Order: sequence, then C-alpha cells, then structure tokens
Amino acid sequence: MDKRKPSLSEVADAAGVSKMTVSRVLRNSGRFSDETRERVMREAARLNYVPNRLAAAFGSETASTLIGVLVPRLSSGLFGEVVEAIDLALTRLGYQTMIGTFEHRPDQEEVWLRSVLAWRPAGLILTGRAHSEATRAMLAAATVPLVEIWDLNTRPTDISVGINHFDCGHEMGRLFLSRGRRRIGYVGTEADTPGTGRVRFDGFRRALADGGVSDARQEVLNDRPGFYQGYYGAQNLLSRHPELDSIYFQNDAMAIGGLAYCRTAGLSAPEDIGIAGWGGMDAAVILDRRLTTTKIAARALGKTAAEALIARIRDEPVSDTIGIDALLIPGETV
Amino acid sequence: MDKRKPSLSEVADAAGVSKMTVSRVLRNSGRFSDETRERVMREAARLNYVPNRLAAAFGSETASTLIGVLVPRLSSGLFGEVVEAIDLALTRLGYQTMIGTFEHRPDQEEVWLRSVLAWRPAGLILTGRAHSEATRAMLAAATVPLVEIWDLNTRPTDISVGINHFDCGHEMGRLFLSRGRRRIGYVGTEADTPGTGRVRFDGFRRALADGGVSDARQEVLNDRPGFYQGYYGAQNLLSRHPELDSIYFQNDAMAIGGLAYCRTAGLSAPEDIGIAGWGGMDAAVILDRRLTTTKIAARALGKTAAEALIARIRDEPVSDTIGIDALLIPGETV
DNA sequence: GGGAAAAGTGTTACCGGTAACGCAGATCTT
DNA sequence: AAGATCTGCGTTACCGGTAACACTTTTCCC
Repeated sequence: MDKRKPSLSEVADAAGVSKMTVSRVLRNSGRFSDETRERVMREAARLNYVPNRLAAAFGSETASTLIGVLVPRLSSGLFGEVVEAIDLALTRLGYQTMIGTFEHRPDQEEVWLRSVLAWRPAGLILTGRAHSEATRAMLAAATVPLVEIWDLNTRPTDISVGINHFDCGHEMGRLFLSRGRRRIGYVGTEADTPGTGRVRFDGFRRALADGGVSDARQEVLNDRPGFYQGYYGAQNLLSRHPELDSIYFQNDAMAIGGLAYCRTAGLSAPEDIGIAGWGGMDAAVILDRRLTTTKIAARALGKTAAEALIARIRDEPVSDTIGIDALLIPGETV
Repeated sequence: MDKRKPSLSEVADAAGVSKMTVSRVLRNSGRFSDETRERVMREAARLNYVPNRLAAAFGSETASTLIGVLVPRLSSGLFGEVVEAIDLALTRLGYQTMIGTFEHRPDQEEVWLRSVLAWRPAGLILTGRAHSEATRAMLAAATVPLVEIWDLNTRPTDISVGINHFDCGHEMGRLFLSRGRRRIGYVGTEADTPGTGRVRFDGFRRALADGGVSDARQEVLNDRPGFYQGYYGAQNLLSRHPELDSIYFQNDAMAIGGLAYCRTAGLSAPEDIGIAGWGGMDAAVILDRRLTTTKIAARALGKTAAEALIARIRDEPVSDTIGIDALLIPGETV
C-alpha cells in the first residue's frame, strides 16, 4: 500500500483542472467559478487530501502560520494561563504555536531562538525585553514580527504587551504604609524575568521612601520562585531580622510558602506579620484569609498579545504598547 | 538592503564546494575531509548561515524534527509540568514542540490534529487513548509515531506512557477503609480525560465493595476540575448527604477547594471529615495538615514520553507500554 | 457593436534543501 | 601489479506548494 498522501496534483487531475486552480480554491484566493469550487472541494474531500503546510510555507515565505512562543516556564505561576490563552487565540486565527521554555536563562533563549528561526516563523512572542547581544542580533536580522510580553515597554522593539511592574510595587508599598507597616522586608529570587520582580521591588521601595520609612530588608534567593523558596526565604529573613512586621514576596506562590512558614513559627497574618504576594493565583483561595496581592489578567495578556501579533503580521493597524490590567487586591493578610 | 538569509549555495560558493558537500558537513553525514569541514564551517559562521528547516523537512520527509503535543490544558493541574518536561527533553534531543490544548473536547482534538498533520510532524504525543472516529482514521492514515500519555494502556495504538488509574483509586479506597471511613462520597467533573478520573473512581468503588461498604455518593459537575468546583461540589454533596464522613476528589485542586468549603462549614479534616485528592500538587504544601493524595511523577512522565517517542522515531528499541510511578501519600486529612 | 475590463484558468519558474547515484583518484589486498 | 574497495566530492532530480504572468472567454459600457 502506498503511504504517500495525495498531493495537489492528484486532486487537480481528479477534478480535471490545474494544480493552481486547486490551490486557489483551497485557499479561497484569486478567481474561480462556483462550479469549479464544487468539483475541487468534492475531490479533495474524497481523496482525503491533507495540504502540506511545509511545502506551502517553504514556497511562499508569506504563507507561514508558525508562531514561536517563549516563556520562562510552564509549570508554575501565571505562564500556563498565558500560553493557554495565546494558543487558543492563535488556533482560532489559523496559526500554530511552537513553544519553548528558557528557565530565565538568556543562553537558553538564544538556543531556542536559533532553532525556531530556522522554521521561518511568521511571528514571535518572547517574555521580557532584556535579550542577549546575540539574541538581539538574530531578531534584527530576521525582521520577524515580535511581541514582547510581561513587562510594559514604552519603547518596544516591535510590540509590547504587559504590565507596569513599578506601579504594582508602588501601589503595594502604599498599601503597606496605610496599614501601619513600618518594618518591612522583601523576599524574592534571582530567577526573575529582568524588568519584572525587581522592578516591582523598586516601585515598592520608592513608596516606602516617599513615606519616610527605612528601606526594606531583603532576602533574594538564588533559586526559582516557588512555594518552598517562599517558605525558606521567610525563615531566613525573619531569623536575620526578627523585628520585621511585614514581608512583600516576589509572587503569590512564595507568599503562600511564607505564610506556611509563619504559621509554623507561630505568627499569624495579619496580626503578627503582614504578608503580600503578586499575581493573583487561584490557589490563594484556600487561605482562610484572602491574600493581599496584585491580580494580573493573565489570560487577557495572552489573548491580547496573540491578537496584536497577528494584526501586525497581517499589516493591520495595531498599537505598539498595550497595557494589561493589574488590580491591587487589598485582601486580609497585611 | 537584502533581507534574504544566506542559503546553502551561498555558503557553498564561498567555500568553493558544492551545495551537497555543505549539506553533508552541516549534518555531519556522509564523507568529507577535515579540511573541507573546516572551510565550510568557517564560511557558514562568517555568513551567519541559518539553515532552513522548512526546506529540509519538506525535501526529505525523514528530516522533520517537529513534534505535536496535545494536552487538555496548560493552566491547571499537572499538565504544565508534563509539557515542560516534554519540551525540555525534546529540545535536548534536537526536536521542536508544537503545542495544542483541547479542553477535554474530542472535536478540538480532531481540529488540532488535522492542522498539525499538515506540518508532517515526525511524531505525536496525545493525552488519553480515547479518540473520535475521525481522529483514529487520521492517525491510521498518517502512520506517524505516536505516544499516548496519562493513562497506561496495555494495548496501545503505538506507545503508551502513563499511570494505572484504577490502581490509584483502589489503593485510596483501601486507605479510606483502613482509616475507618464508611460513609463515603466522591466529587468529580465531566471534564475528564476518558479513562482517568472515572477509572480512579471505579477502582475506588471496587475497594469499597470488596470491603463491604455501600457505594459512594457522587457529585459529578459539568465543569472543569478546579478549586472552585471542588468547593461547590463539596457543598452540594454534603447538603444532599450530610451523613458523609469522607470525600474522595477527582484531583488535588478540587480537594483543596473542598477543604476550604469544609472549613467554612465548620468541619475540620480529618476529625469531622476525611478529604483526599489525586496528583500531588505542590500547592498542597500550604495546608496545615498534609493532604492525603496520590503523587504522580509528572515530570518523569513527560520526559519518558518524549524519550520513548524519539526512540521510536529513530527506530531504536523501546517498550510500548511504560508505567509511571504513582505513590500513595497517606497524609493527614483522611 | 466594438473596445475595455473582468472572470476564469493554465504555464512557468522557483523556494532550499536532501536522496540517489556517479566518478576519479587513493589505498588496500593477495 | 591488477582488481577491489574506499574516500571525497559533484550532478541531477525532486519534494508540493505559490507568485507572477499570459491567455481566452465573457460581460460591460457608451
């Protein structure tokens, strides 16, 4: 039995027209009569024709529907939601998602980009705006539509869809102050998309400084931002600075870990210590007190990024700087 | 300025050899002298040559390095981890991941498969073993290496990498009995990869039946399995059957939601009610009592699936049925 | 009713690699 | 020393679409 799939020519022969006419009918571009369409569609269906996108994308340069999407990771935080929303939107628009994770490592971003560019993608979605020299060179050489997500960049490479992290931190800082917190700490990690977690902390400190409160004590782990890291980060920080009355965490997972540590240490929030996170994780639902945090519209971010990218690819007008909602949830833990 | 990327021929001209020789050197296949290799590599680097995988995959059929991966979703449960592990392994082996989500909907699986097959992927990883008629027909016609993950299938289509869900449930049922539970309920959803959640429940019931305990009361929501659904599921079930002394949930997220409901209802686990989940979520860490659950080696599952698929693609020997560890965590909530 | 425009289709060339085969010169073998 | 084998490379054909253009035939319009 022959394993080869039927090609355009076979459909063309069956329908008694040329390859080109079949191509036009199937892409619904150019001119052809209704009768011809009928016949071509019927034969294509009968032969179980599956178009070869590889050939199409190869042949035309403009016909690629491959979109490269790179995020730090999928298994934690908000990126699962973001990628899911991106993929949903891309699928609906007729594009395919080629995924990658780089674990916050610029060299991995580079490796991934090199391999993805070899597929001549129609567009790219990258996380963050800080790229290595080589990455920037490749992007410049490729001249491919690009959306950078996560932090809002007012002077984007191409398009930026993200959040103003500085403002998130600043707003949270003011909340801490308004709730009477004065001896404040911060727990974060190095595994942080540049321009995000640290920038939130910068905004946070600015608010403290403006409020005349001494600078926050920090604990920055050389690790990724997860539950356990929050637990141990809180432990470290509080053993060094037992006087602290509140801690701002890099994200919700860490904040929840921190809460868990505090509970084992006999401290409850908000009475003995204030705890806040960032992100707006569903998991926070389990806490008996609502976690103080900043809720990010992760799905909206993904959807918006995908749609902006496709608009750019199709040369439709699109804003190059799109802010995504970040809502301070005062909660009950600060 | 010319935007076209340099092609093989340009490298060939620069190095003073033929296209074919360059191709051989770059793929490190066939014969060529060390001196030629040197020259070709140097020129390729100098010209910033980026191979066109589109052309390669198109031209040779065997050269595709595209792998299609389909999961129900990315934003919840264990699938983020699974996909991350798959992608890591595939990248390391030189393949690219084309992702898709189908939200537990067979028709979406079909749509996705049709679009992915058009890229002539080297292999596929699908979730679950139940497929629509049309999906099965496409898979049969494509004759592409295939790994089905999630539930272990002793008679796989091609390769199965997964968990024995029946045993998970059965083991949990015996634990419930050994802890003195007799009036037992179950909370699950319809959005369930066939052959997984329901099958765990089947195993669970079997254990109850073997123990002479009357059948579990069920609450099956027409929804997806998340925190809130666990909360409301528990509420519904307990209002209908206040006599229950324990509930088995479809997964950890639901169990944690159920715990949250019980707390608001003034019930604490394990004293007033037993609660167990499935999956082994990190988030469970926050609970003051360790959640009773079954821990799944999600990363190992992803990695194993990816490696098995590549072995099959490369015609290396590989087992067609690979079980993944599921470890009962007795915990403290039953 | 005759020229212009539109409709419908075919022809040709090409995208950038890889497989298959060929072939001259070097090396081995007995 | 003569055939056999190996080494290192080139040539040719082809993968399955799409762009660009050419060519009839029909429709339109003044």
